[in-house]
Amino acid sequence: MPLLERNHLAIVRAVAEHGSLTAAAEQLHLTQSALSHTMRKLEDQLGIAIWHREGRSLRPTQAGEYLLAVANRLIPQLDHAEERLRQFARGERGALRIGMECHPCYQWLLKLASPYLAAWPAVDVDVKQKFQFGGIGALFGYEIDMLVTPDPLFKPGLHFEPVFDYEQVLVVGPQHALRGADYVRPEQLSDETLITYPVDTDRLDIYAQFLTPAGIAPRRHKPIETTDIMLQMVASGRGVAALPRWLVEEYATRLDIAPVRLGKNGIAKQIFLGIREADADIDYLRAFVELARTSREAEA
Amino acid sequence: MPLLERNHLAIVRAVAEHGSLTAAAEQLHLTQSALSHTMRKLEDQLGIAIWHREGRSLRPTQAGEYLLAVANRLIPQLDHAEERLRQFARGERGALRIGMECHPCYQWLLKLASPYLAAWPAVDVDVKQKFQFGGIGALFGYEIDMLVTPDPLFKPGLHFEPVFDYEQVLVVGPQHALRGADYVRPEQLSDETLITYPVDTDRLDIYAQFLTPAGIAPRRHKPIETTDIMLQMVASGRGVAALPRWLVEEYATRLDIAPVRLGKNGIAKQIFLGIREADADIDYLRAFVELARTSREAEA
DNA sequence: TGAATTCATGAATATGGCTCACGCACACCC
DNA sequence: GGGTGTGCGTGAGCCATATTCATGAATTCA
Repeated sequence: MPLLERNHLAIVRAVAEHGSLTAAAEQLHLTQSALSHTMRKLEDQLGIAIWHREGRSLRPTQAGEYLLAVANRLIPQLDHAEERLRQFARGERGALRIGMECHPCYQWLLKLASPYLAAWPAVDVDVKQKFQFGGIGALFGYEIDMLVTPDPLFKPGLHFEPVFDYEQVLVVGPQHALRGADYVRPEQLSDETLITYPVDTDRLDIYAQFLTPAGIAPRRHKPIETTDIMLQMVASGRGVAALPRWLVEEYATRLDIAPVRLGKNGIAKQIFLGIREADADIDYLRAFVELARTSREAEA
Repeated sequence: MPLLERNHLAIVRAVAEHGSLTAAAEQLHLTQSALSHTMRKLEDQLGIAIWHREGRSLRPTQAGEYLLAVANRLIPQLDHAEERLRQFARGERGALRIGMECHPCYQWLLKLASPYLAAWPAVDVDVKQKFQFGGIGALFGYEIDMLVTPDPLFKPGLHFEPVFDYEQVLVVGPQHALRGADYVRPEQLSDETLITYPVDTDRLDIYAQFLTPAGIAPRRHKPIETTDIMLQMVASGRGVAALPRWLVEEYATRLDIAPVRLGKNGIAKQIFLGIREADADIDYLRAFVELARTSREAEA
């Protein structure tokens, strides 16, 4: 006979969030007394304390911490399932929750978003970019339904497909010495200011595949959040950056910037789309993959 | 206000399993009427049918299939959480659910099991070998707490650690021509009967790393489940097999078998232990990794 | 066609969740 | 130090609702 119910999880979660039974009760549209009763009953039935009662404050015990972790994992899934069923009922097709693991991925997605939204008006697209356990974890944990990543994983349970090829290039401003060069060697960046997105350097291709193997570091490293600002910095001669060639070419009509190949052979990259195999026959999901694939072939 | 409750999931699951409300009711210790009411109420509130009612049989609708998938994913996790809390209460430390992705992994685990069980009498060890979504999926999906695999995955959310190095060798029987040879070349197996565990050939190292690259196939391929029988077959001259060297040497005291290196350089393998990063501070889990690591160092 | 099985339905029932009212413990503050 | 505010615990009682009971309708099978 099951005794751990959804409300228990919800209470634990709400208390952890608000710090008190009273505040949690308000969020759940119940009285403080109700929560007190249900928690005590659960503790009695399990035979273990979920909360340390010290004075008038509640702190989770070890068991409470565990229960909280379970709640934080399962409640969102229940919520999503419910929402999805309601959408089914309304004739809507559901939500496509896309996870992003890299900035170029995001730029690429924007190009696909509008044709997709037009073709599937009943599908809500949602984009997430931060994952506690990484993109793969989010996919397995049903936080997202599709992962856009440069770093695929061919394993049972998941299906990855390449959808976009591009070249990662250096971007330089109007008066830069390297402008027009055939390509750039790592040493030539040792006196530069390098502008990148604010992520670990080992996740940046220009480091992992270009600078680090050569044992070179730029003179300065400046993290910038947004692509627009990054490129305006480059255009005004404050530094150089590394971005996909197609992206640079798009911006080149508005800003005075130019691409330069990284190394003699350039840095070739691919973007992959990953989905759960269990979802492989959901039509609107499949359609997205299909759209991505055909747009790739159109480029080639 | 949440409306999707545990009992709904349990009912959907039980009906799918037993095929009828009546049978499901028995399993859940409820009446058929209770289930009928609950399901109808849920359908009313969601505004969508979960079941096709055809005559006196129930078949899940599309929404029903979806709900069933959710139930099959979440109910086991709730059950496990409950069980884990009860163990907490009893002063037991919980369960260590280990997943295996390869046969040598299993053999290796057996050597560690008894010292671990002795050191942690309060921890139940459970071993699983089949996963719907692969070992990684099982780890992310909280079906298991630790994965033993030759195929690690260094990603956020997971932590892998090498715990065992071994050499994969060919095993031959008493009168075999290759016995005592320095090493064997792929061509020399083209006339042999090769005995392996019953898994895909591309998951077998002797194929993936030895025969297939050379374009060679053995004359016959015979799948056998258990190591004991496999080696008795080898000892009686019915074929050859590929196994870890240490395993062959252990059996060699009882059976007349001998190892032969595969290729000039041999096939080197590693076994890894993977856990969720979120679990990294659970002491009895950590202890297992520690035990595995020290036993590795003892060998070296 | 009748017997057996299965699900649906409405009314009755009872289990258990929730609220109310109150008491207690602690913190803060004049 | 004694108010005062705030938060949790507890018991009683109410009431919602999950469950059962009794029954009917539909289907399958002999």
